[in-house]
Amino acid sequence: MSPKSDGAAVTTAPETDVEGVDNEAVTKNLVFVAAERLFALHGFQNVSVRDITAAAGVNLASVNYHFGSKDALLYEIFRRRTVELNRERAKKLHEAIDRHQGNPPVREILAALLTPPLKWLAPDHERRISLQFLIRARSEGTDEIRKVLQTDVTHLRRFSDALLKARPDLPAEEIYWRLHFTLGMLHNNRFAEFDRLNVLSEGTTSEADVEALLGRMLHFAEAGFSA
Amino acid sequence: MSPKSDGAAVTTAPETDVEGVDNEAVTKNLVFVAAERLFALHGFQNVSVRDITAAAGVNLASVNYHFGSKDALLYEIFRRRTVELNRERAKKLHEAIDRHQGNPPVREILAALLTPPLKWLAPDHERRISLQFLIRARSEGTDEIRKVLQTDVTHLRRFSDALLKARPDLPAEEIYWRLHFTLGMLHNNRFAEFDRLNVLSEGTTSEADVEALLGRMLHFAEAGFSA
DNA sequence: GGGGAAGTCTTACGGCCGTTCGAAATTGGC
DNA sequence: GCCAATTTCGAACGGCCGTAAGACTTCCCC
Repeated sequence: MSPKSDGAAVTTAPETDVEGVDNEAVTKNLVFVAAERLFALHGFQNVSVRDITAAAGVNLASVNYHFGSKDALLYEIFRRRTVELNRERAKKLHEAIDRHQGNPPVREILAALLTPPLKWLAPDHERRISLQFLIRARSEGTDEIRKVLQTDVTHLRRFSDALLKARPDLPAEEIYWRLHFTLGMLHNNRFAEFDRLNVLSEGTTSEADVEALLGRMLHFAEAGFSA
Repeated sequence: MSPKSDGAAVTTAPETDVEGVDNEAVTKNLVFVAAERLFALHGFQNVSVRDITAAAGVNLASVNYHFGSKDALLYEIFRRRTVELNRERAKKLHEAIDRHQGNPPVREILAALLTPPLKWLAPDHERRISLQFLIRARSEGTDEIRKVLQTDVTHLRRFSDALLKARPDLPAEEIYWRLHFTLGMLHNNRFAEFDRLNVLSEGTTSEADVEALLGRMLHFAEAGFSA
């Protein structure tokens, strides 16, 4: 019937698809986007399939038809966004490697790791909600997601290898721990934590300026690595 | 009949004794401990009241009789452990303040913040599971818990005030951000993240040595603050 | 030892959940 | 314009959930 509840310009005409191509997967895409947003805002367990399909304006059965199950939907969002984010990171890392004859300094390695997710965090960025989703999925996801996070460290190894080469004077163990600390700083960038920080600082802090935030994080982490 | 003997007035009376005294609240305690463990290991939403009462070896109705509801049970665990942890932190902070005539250095302030939770993290520590619970409750808790975390920053303000005094040369905004980063490092100490770190480092890292971990974290964070 | 409060037990209610099924509608190829 | 495949739809099923009601047991005080 009337899928979208937007109530604006509902032409009874052929109703051409939004993008102009690939109209077959329009429903699947609506589900994907709505689910990502709701999962990011309220968590996986607190969002029902009915919530998702209602927000997407599609039929209840769409999730199981297009994705198989609610778990599989979560996993597909997680996979796509993870690949997307890690691709940006790897690209930046290789650029830094090329720029420095195979041995970039610590700051550039950390910048390759942190810049993509922080760019996503910008208030008007298309992937802002995706980053919140990924942070949540890391701790609230299914067993399968947790297994992938623990097992597949190939992406992270690129960065630990680069750091080991940049700081051959440090014990490898120390490098791994400091990378762990840096990732902790990153994963703490949730909406709720920003709210708390804003209350504490009485509004003087602003996470909207992601450039400044990136600079602060890089400064802090680089100092930690240089110690 | 009216089990809602709310803990506003009679809190923290009996706790440690499990068998010694003819304690009326032995069942309540069994539920408390079992729930804390299961929540910490599997998350709030993934643990049912039936799971809790089965693990505790008590009747299904015990949760609602002694705590009012499942949400209230979570909240009571959260409150007690938070108070416990923050009391230890505040004690250490005041000791540092007394030791340094009201103006302790950054490292001692951070030590007061990080030492108690890291002590809890020791493999044989009684509160090991409590710390995992608190980390989880921070992001997976109920709306009420999240509201408390965002609103009640009085505990955290003690530390930000001390840091502001220790580094008057830094803009206040910078202090708040660096405190935020440090807390991110701390909250990343979940079992799952340790597993991932161990895979990445091929077993060379060990979170069992909490003294070493505390040293590493303090070193890293202090360097970040000194930058 | 009787009475009443406190605690424990069994049982079940109402509700929301993820998933499925068969029918209806739409689409694409010829 | 017809057929077959794909997609959407309404409806419902079985299940687990949190919670409550009411009967039963324990224990302490008078």
